[in-house]
Amino acid sequence: MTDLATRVVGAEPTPSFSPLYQQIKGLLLRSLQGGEWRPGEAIPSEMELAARFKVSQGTVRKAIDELAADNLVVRRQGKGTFVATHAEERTQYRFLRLQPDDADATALRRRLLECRRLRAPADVARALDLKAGESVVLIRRLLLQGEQPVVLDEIWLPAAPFKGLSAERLAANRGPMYAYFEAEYGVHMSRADEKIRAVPATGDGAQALAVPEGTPLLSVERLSYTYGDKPVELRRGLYRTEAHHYRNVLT
Amino acid sequence: MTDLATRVVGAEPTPSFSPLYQQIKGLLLRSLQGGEWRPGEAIPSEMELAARFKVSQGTVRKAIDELAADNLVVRRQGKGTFVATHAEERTQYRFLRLQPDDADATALRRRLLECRRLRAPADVARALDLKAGESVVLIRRLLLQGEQPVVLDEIWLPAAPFKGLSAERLAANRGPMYAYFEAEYGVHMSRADEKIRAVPATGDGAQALAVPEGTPLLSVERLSYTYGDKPVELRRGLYRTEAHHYRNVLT
DNA sequence: TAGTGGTCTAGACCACCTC
DNA sequence: AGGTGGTCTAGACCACTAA
Repeated sequence: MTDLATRVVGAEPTPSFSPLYQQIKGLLLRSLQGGEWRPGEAIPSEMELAARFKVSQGTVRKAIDELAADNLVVRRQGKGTFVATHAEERTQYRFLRLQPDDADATALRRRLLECRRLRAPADVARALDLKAGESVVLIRRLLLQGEQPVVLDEIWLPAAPFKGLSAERLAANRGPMYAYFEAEYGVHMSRADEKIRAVPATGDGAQALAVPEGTPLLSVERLSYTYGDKPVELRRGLYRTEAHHYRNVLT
Repeated sequence: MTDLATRVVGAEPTPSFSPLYQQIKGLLLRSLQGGEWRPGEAIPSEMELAARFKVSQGTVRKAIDELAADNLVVRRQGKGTFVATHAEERTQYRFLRLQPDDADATALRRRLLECRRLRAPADVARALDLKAGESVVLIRRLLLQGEQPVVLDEIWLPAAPFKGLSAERLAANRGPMYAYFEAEYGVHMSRADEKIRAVPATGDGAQALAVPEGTPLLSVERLSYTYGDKPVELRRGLYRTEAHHYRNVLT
């Protein structure tokens, strides 16, 4: 069999050897980024991909194994391999690590506060890799446990890929917000980074969360990325932690 | 080749099939728990293990792959596979997710406050899976950035496996505390769970961290496990987040 | 029954480390 | 030179799904 590795390495000025399956993974990633297969769709079978790339099925398998480990695809025995999607997930809030202290607490409800367009402040522009002053969408919303507000979110999105996003359309959507972004704008969030601090409640935040000024709150700044490590969402959350905690597993 | 899977399945009342490599992984886990190979030591080569378990080298490889993914074992090409250890790690604080906002900040220094034995309070006993009133060791310490206190830790350990632990011996140790626990008591921390909240500084905590009462702090409760999901350490930390943040990667 | 992913094997060769 | 893990292949068979 022709060695794809050799061919690709040969084309590079610096060899920088990488195993065949890594190169296959890279090709599959490109197809995912390019939208050849959309979230929820099946990608070709391992045998088909092996034929396409002229490698053995085992090599394709190892490439797909890594994509599955990164949560970019989902394998289903007997059916095929599918592009990961937020649409068919059991969890309403994919990246929310906040949990009720009582396991039997009711699910969180959403309340949209506002959704408007504005010019990106410098810090937001920097985080989203935009030019200062480019148009962004700002969404503010509450998550409530019963009548009790628990989370105040401020969501910043670049306006360009999210053209036409409005309070009305957001309010009409039932499922996860990330599923909506996927279906409506073709933007899939695959990974996120969070920075967490303890801060005192102030002004608007204190009022929206119905706590006295100065109450300690978790400040969670989340930057979400789509395929190719492109940042596409900056989310600033304030969490009340009297009856909830942020849970993290360290390995 | 004889099918180990069939043999094992045959012995079970409920078949509950599990693939061969999972069974091999289980056997390797048992050896790790039993201390057949100590942290830092090499485990037998893939070929040797394949011969011992009467399976192919590829099957052993897949079992070891999973152990490596769980950070229980480290592979080194050309040398062998080694039991994970905290002794030879670049990071002083293996599970500490707190980072300085400025990347170029100096490393954290430790200051031991106390180390004493006492009867386990009910909540600590429950977390560590002990009977109420069993003997535990309590360590309190500070982490400082320059002269500025940043973290106040309260560390609870079951007294039995940590016999002879004292302030003097702790103070004499230079490297990571987890490396010391490994070398001295043969206890390796492999995994941990954290619950994070925002709380106001009070009393002792405020004083130790040199902040006014009521200052918002991160409260981080960490339960660490050794092989076999046995809890062996409860750590309650208070983090100042004026110049630091807790960083988390979501996938 | 046919197609998919999942497991297991056996063997070849490569990259890296040590002696 | 010899041993280790890392890659790649080819083929067999199993488990699950759907028509």
